[in-house]
Amino acid sequence: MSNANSEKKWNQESLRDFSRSLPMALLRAREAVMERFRPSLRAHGLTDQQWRVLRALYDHGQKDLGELADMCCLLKPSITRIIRSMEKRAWLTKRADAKDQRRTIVAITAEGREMIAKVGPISEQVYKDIAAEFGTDELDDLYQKLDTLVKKLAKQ
Amino acid sequence: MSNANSEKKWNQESLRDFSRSLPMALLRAREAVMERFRPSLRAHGLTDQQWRVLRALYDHGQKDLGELADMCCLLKPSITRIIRSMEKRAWLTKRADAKDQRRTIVAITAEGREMIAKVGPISEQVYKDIAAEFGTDELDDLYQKLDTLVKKLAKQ
DNA sequence: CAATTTTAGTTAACATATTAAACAATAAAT
DNA sequence: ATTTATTGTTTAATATGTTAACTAAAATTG
Repeated sequence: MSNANSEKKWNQESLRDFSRSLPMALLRAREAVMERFRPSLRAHGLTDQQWRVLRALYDHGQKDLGELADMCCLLKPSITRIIRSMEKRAWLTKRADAKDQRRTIVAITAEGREMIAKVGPISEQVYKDIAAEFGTDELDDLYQKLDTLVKKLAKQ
Repeated sequence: MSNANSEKKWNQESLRDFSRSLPMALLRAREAVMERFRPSLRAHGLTDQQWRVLRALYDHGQKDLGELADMCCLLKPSITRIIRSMEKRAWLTKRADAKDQRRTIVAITAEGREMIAKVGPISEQVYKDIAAEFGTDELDDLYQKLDTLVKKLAKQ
């Protein structure tokens, strides 16, 4: 009934149902979670990616573009533009590394920290709500499984 | 040492480490998984999103744009463009719903099925590799937890 | 039945994703 | 020391993400 007009051609090794696709399951879960976080980000004029960059810099003080891109799951061309727009809004500053002029070092500003101070508490509350709904132990276990998955896949 | 110049302003309720952000954990896991699937998709001229649409149509035969967007985690404006480009490549056809002229119904073509037949077996092999590395039971449990998370968050 | 509201989809404008190519600074190799 | 290769970043081009405004058809309501 859910397969009204399909004529699967390679039945000996059929493709798993789309609903059992691991990338889809991870994407759906992320979307469900982000749905809770986005309103406060948008209300403060932040995109998902800008918030990631801000948080990474908040934790690590300053970083070069390459490391920042890796930490935030952003590609180089994306982070170039994102950093440029965030610099215009004075959330961070850019400078060349004195020891290696190829490298660009980015640092969070006081204004950037202010954004964190405004949005951070709201995000923490959302996080607590999610933990309460899903269960703290379940959540810890999910983190652990996701970490393990990444580590095992990264090795090969 | 990882916090060289941070001056956290609201210490009573500090923001969790970026590394313990649930959205980031889900994003990182998805990226790690997609890294395995992307090469064959790209080798066949498919973007991630086009592959999602193709798989959804393969499973369900035909769907209207709205349902398809929901199933594939795509927004309406995105799916409008994606469907247009896929129609040009003859992987699917578009027509208005006779009973409701607002609705657009999309159906996979023989060419679309051929793409599935080419890429599907490679994806299944990648999936088996991942299951072998991560563990089948662990993977089942991860699916279950992700599903539960989505269901619990969707309710509120 | 006419006016209104709701729904499905598109367009527009800007932000990000992705790949390839260009570029400049550095490191490595004669 | 000059050439060569490598590294970090940016530009360019195209695809998708995101929000808001818009169109047309259907459902609602008075």
